Amino acid sequence: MTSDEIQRAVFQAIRAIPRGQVAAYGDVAHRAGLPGRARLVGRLLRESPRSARLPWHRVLRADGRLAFPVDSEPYAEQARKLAAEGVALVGGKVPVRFFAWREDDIDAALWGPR
DNA sequence: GGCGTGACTATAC
DNA sequence: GGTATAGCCACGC
Repeated sequence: MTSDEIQRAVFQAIRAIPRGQVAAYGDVAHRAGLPGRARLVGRLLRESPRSARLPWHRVLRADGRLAFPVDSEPYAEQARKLAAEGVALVGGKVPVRFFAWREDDIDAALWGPR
């Protein structure tokens, strides 16, 4: 796999995160066919230009915390973008139990076709 | 190749 | 709840 293909797979996985839901770096890596490479996802995001138009704000750490220092500007921006989609931070972290991106029957049961 | 570093994670106290 | 530790892997020096 070339680095270009890897980047494409990772970006595609990120773009597949539905609005109003979030995914951990490790989840994105897994969906991109790169299990165990959460750090690679972080590195690609860090290097990706804004023109990539990725929903990068939907990617966070496995425990629900954002990956930036709490007092940083990127942190504030990510929190704002998430809030705009209805994803609020509670105690400094996103309640992953509720907002995590899953494609299993849990979601279908909760907010699937009624 | 060694070593530190980092938008990471799981496990164990 | 918190800290510590180990594993992870790509990069740059």
